[in-house]
Amino acid sequence: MGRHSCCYKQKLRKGLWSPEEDEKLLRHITKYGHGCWSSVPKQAGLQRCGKSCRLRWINYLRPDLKRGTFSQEEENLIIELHAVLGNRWSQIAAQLPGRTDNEIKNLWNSCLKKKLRQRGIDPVTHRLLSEMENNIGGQVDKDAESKVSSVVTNELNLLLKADNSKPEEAARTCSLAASQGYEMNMIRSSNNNNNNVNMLLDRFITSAITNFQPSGFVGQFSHEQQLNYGSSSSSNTTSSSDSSARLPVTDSNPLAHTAGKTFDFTCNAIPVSFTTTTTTCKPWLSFPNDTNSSSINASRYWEGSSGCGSGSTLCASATNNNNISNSSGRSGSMEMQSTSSFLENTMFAWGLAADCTTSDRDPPHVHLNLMETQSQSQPEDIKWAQYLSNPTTLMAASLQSHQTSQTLFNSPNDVKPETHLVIDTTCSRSMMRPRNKQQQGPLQTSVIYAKDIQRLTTALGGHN
DNA sequence: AAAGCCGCCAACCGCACACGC
DNA sequence: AGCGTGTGCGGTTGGCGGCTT
Repeated sequence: MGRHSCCYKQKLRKGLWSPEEDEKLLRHITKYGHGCWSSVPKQAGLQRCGKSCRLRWINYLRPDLKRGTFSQEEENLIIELHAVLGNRWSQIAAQLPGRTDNEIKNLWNSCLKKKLRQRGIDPVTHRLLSEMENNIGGQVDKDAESKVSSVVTNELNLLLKADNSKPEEAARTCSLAASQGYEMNMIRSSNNNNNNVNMLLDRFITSAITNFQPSGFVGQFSHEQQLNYGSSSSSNTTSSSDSSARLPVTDSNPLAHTAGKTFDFTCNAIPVSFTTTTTTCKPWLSFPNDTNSSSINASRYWEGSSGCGSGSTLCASATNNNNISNSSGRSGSMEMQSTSSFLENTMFAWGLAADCTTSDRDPPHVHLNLMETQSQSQPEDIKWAQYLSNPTTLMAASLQSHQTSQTLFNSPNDVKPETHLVIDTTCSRSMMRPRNKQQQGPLQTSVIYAKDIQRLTTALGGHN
């Protein structure tokens, strides 16, 4: 509903606020708090609607607001954050204490966009304008296969470089990645408030989906591809933070051609080798000096979904001996391959190998459930390990899926609440758009939607 | 000095979503 | 399930003030 019901009433003031009105509102909220905004104007003696009062408070009267012009550091941060977050002003504002989303939005529209254009940077994609011109209507890369390896490695290393404790650094890293032509584009907020890492993680996920396209990939998708985020509605999880990501399973999976590749990177100074295979379709992580592959004590929750609607979900859970218990009667099998003492120590396990058999009428998708078991008490370095192993596994989930030959869709019914982002392959480069939303321009490759974040944040119980 | 133009920014508008009934 | 209400968000508008002609 667009307009608050009280706005239909007569005699409500609009336009600029007078000092007297400000005083009334400030005094009321200071004394009683705002509570229900719709009742604020009446209680405060204002001829305004609650919505207007709320806006005035948030954007002007709030005591913690920082006034004055933006510093150069703030401007730089906004630019960097915009490269990562797009027009998610509230998310950007959250990284700038004392600044409101409205303020930042105005600054962006009136000043920063112009500055970027003057520097030859497209304010939407944050890429060089000259580079974008070259890419219009073109193929992504003629030598995609060789490019993939370095891209993945670079991406992972960028993730590792980002300092979790410094939003600016994380933003810089993302910005750097964006400037190198990587797509990004999702932020996840979860219970641990580890937003920067989540942001990077999601950026990586999206990057994996959208960038690692073999040459000639454009146009191969004949079906809607979806990348869904959301919390699982499964009742058999005991986790406090249960986020999930569903990656598209398709024979034209953009990552399929990377099968057989090995990606090397380091995780907390531990060399990690990420290998994909074509024969078993079981992506997995391997660690040097793995001495304890059989005893994994951390509680795990693995879930695969056949995605056939009506909430029929193939769920599998694993205990320390990696036994699988299938919680549904549907056909399908899951197999775990998580062989690392490192993972054990992190109390957080990622990894997936799934083999869902389906019929044409019953298309599967991989439903990778990511579970955090002891987020409250983990030291920072261990948390890092969680997140760093996460993107690899997510990518692995996507990689392993390429073997499925059927045309695949996600069921809109099996996981709720959920966030849908549709990878639109009709453009020269992939981009993401929300369902039921007007499509953005064809060059807008870093489009982000706060609604998705909002839903996701809610779904994950975030605090933003 | 006056008119026109332009940029900034506060506020409004419309939409989506959560929630309660 | 459907509806009404409340909240939050991003896009857009319009008034004001400064600058230019």
